[in-house]
Amino acid sequence: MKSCESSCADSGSDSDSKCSDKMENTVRRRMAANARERKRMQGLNTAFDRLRTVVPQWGEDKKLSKYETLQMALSYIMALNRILTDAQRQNASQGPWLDLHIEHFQPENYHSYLGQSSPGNEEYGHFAFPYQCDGFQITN
DNA sequence: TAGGCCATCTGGTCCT
DNA sequence: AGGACCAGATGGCCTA
Repeated sequence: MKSCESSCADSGSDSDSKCSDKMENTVRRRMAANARERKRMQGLNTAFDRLRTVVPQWGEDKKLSKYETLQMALSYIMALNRILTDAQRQNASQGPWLDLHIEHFQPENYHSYLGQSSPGNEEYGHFAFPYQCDGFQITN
């Protein structure tokens, strides 16, 4: 925009219509870029909303911020990974202690795992979700 | 009213 | 050249 204005001012031989066409084109491209950026951010927000649906929430009404969503997703993945690791270790040594089915990890079911301690590991719940908040509560 | 969060605009950079 | 991505700036809205 600014460059166009200055170039138009500099080039005395340029006709006004040529300059206005140039500026018009610049404005049109800027508006198109803005629209693309809006659409891109909307896609990003849609992805955040989908992530929120599969991540533990603070409460019923409290919506996680983007930052909180990412932190919670990280903690949640680590917790699930810990569950799988413990299960594999147990299965190898003593046989299955946790019968894993994929449906257990649906959003309506995973809360029960979050409060579950692995055998002989009292601080499991704290380890699983290092990203804590006063408002956070595990729903049953 | 201050602070947090968010949407939008904008210019720069990289890639195709 | 044009699109995608990114980060900074800005202003609006909401809450403690």
